[in-house]
Amino acid sequence: MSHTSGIRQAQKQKTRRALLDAALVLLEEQSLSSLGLREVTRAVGVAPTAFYRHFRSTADLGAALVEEALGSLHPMIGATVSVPGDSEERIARAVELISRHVEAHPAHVRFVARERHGGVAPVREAIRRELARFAEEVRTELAGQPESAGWSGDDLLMLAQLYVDQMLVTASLFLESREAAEPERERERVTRLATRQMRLIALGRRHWLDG
Amino acid sequence: MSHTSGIRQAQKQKTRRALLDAALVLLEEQSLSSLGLREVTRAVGVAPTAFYRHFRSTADLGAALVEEALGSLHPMIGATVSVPGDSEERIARAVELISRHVEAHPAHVRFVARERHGGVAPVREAIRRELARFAEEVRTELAGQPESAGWSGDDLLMLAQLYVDQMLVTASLFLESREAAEPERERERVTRLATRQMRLIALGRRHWLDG
DNA sequence: CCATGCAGTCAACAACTGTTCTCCGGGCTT
DNA sequence: AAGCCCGGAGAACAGTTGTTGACTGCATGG
Repeated sequence: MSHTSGIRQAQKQKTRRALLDAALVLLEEQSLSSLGLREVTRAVGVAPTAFYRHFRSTADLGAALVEEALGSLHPMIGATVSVPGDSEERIARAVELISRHVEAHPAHVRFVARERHGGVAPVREAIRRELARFAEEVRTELAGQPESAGWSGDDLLMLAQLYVDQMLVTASLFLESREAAEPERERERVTRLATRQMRLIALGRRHWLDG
Repeated sequence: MSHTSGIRQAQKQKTRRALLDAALVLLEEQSLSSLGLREVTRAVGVAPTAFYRHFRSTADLGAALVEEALGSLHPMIGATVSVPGDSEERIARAVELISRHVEAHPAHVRFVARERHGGVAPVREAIRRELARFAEEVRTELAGQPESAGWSGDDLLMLAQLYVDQMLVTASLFLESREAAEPERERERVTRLATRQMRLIALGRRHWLDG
């Protein structure tokens, strides 16, 4: 058996973290398919060969980043949908949560947005799988709400996917706002935009069973 | 003066096209930031140095691809919004148009989806600008419809952006469906999904001014 | 018809890449 | 206390990259 808390294991995890962090920094200005193994180890200050002690390849490192990035996204999405209050303040709180998440983990959000349609197939697939899980969770959350009375499971999943995609679009806009000429001003603009879009979707949801 | 139709210019344009086409093929399995100049020329069967006669760099080639890809997307978006008929058949026709466009120009759609959040800043910016133009056009198109009576210009733009994003999300899903185990079956699933999502948005639009 | 322009070639460059093999030192197990 | 385990270092490999300068052949415009 290998102890999870030895000086040995601790150092290994420390180097691993350093590699992941360095990769996230480098991925701010390029995409995973152009990320070099040597580039990452150089940024950490470690020999190129040390990379292999932690990852098989940069695509493998990418897979680890998917787990990490969507792991941090997970509670945010859950909180966004299950926030209490009436419809209007629920939307405001949801947009606020997204905004805060982007501020807290910009590199994670950028990674997911970039590699979701990126050039590395296994990473793309991993993101797709995780987002499908998210949509599934959002569906069951929505199913528990009184507004969903009479909805079919299929339609609930349809709505859940719309929500998840809209969250990612919004998160991506918040991310771009950080590099604008006047970040706070742009952030406010995105907040207003996203709020109204979610309001419109919520409106569509309310009248879905009308006809 | 330079004639636009000489044997000379024709050959140059032919090589340029070959470079762009080769790049689009290579970009099916990687992203622009990892696309090599030599890689492209090798695929065309031309000397690496010939590349410089047409583009300053691969990022410059990317900019040309943005123009081409969104140029082909442009009429599709216009047609999607301005299609006649009642709401329900308008939606069905719009989804059909998106589906056909993806079948006709899969590489273009893939390029836009991938590089919209990709690692090459100027290309990202170019796509952002063009999509903003699209949203602007959709806005004026929407403004001409009777359903938009009483809407503010701001709200119309909000709706237009929601439509544009939703079209891209849908196009991306159609693209993925082509690589599924049963493409026609998956295409049908995406069609049903996208149709209902657009229906829900249209519903929200109809009740926007209710409260 | 001749001289110019220009798309494309060729060779060479320093720099960089992923990967292998060998080695070291110190935490870990017994 | 002895020895294994293993994260990391170092050197070397063949192959690739972007960019350069000087070249060639041919369509072009005077």
